[in-house]
Amino acid sequence: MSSINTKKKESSEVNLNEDPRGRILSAAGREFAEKGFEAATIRDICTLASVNVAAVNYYFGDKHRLYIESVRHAHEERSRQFPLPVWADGTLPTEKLRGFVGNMLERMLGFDKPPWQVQLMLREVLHPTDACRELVEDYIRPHFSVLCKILHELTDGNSTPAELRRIGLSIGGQCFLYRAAGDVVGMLIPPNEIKEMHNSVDLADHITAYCLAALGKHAPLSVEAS
Amino acid sequence: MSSINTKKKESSEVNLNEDPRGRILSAAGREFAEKGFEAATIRDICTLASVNVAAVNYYFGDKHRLYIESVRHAHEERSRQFPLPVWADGTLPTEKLRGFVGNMLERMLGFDKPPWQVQLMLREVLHPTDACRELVEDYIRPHFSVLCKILHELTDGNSTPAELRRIGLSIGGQCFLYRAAGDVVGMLIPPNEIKEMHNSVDLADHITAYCLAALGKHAPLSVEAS
DNA sequence: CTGGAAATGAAACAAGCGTTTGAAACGGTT
DNA sequence: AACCGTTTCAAACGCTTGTTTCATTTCCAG
Repeated sequence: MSSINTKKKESSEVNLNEDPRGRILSAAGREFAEKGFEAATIRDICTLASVNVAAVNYYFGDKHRLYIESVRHAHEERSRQFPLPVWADGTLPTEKLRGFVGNMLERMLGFDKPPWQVQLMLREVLHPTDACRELVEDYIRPHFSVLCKILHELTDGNSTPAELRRIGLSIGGQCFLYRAAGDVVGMLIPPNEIKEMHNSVDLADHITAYCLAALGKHAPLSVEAS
Repeated sequence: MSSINTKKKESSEVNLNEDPRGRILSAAGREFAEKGFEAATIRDICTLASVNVAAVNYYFGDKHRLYIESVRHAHEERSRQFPLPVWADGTLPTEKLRGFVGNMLERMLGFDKPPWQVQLMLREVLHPTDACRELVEDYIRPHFSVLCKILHELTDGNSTPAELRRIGLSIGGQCFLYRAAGDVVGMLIPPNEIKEMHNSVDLADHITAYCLAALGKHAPLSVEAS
């Protein structure tokens, strides 16, 4: 008769009813996301997951393969939480664009809950390792293709695929900035302005309007008295 | 107290005529930029700088203070290499904008020589540490202010400072994407398209045209047959 | 030339890392 | 009960890390 875990550790709570393997993946994702591959330690991950240090090598072989699996786990989970947007037939391209940008911002900035999955994926984008190619093909490229398709509709076929891709990158780059360099943006912009304007709704409005105005589908952002 | 050492020793591959302190700073900058703070090792840095491991602690105290000094050294050097652009009186705002964006891309992407300084600064932007605040105040904010001032001229005072800042971020975000996520961009875009269009001239043209079109200062990027 | 501070270097330090071990505990089957 | 493959655990291994030690060399003023 041994008391297994009558005592609770001070860990910020993981589902103890989940598989040890799943617990490790979740804990590893959080740690890798927060500290990066080198700085995250197997010991910390195992403490967080309430398993022995040997469990990582038992289930995953070594730290590197655990990392690869963590990235895969992260973008699979994120794909389930935020599936690719679809629209009813006849939806205006402008509405689609607005919806796509809003969805992208929600997905990246995650105002509802702290998205460690995105943070981990972001690390792969910024400093690619072996896990990057799969991430791009399974997660990023599908989203990028949808965006380009919307832009194709929007420009009535007046733009080449290369131009569409470049405009798509312009849109993605803006969302990307707020996610990847959010801290610095917060230092550059007055705090009250952050609170007022830097939410997913207003940012999506701005980015969409900026694009539509550039494409001549909308009034310019700033009209001069002419 | 500080008598400059003027003697020269046998040759190596690094600048051996420089101060040991300077050699360490340069080597540390490269290593920190390439591998990050945790993964870079004092031993590697010292080997690269052709000094003993004890030298780091002798000149800088510890690894953390060496890192702080490296970041400072990087953005000071970069400021000297790429000073803030100035224009003759009467230069059109549109020309200024095009010049600023081109300068920014050259500075960030550095097509001439591998800019480890920028890579190190980028790491601070993405994962801020103690060195970030100084970097923002001394390097990033001045550039951002210049950009906002150009946009102010461009819109003839028809936009609020908050709007100007947001447009400025839209421009910066696009440049930022190519620098920070260049590898993923390279996976999303066909290789020949990269070679043809993704250079500092064509990118600057696109980003500038995109902005000017959005502000109604220029023909839309895509004109539909109406 | 010479004394003493500044700078350098080889070796060692304690601590932490990823990983391995071998035995104990578990869970289902006969 | 006894068996056996699977899973867990505490302890230790070998290695690398940042840092320190202390003897030696270098430098320049006296």
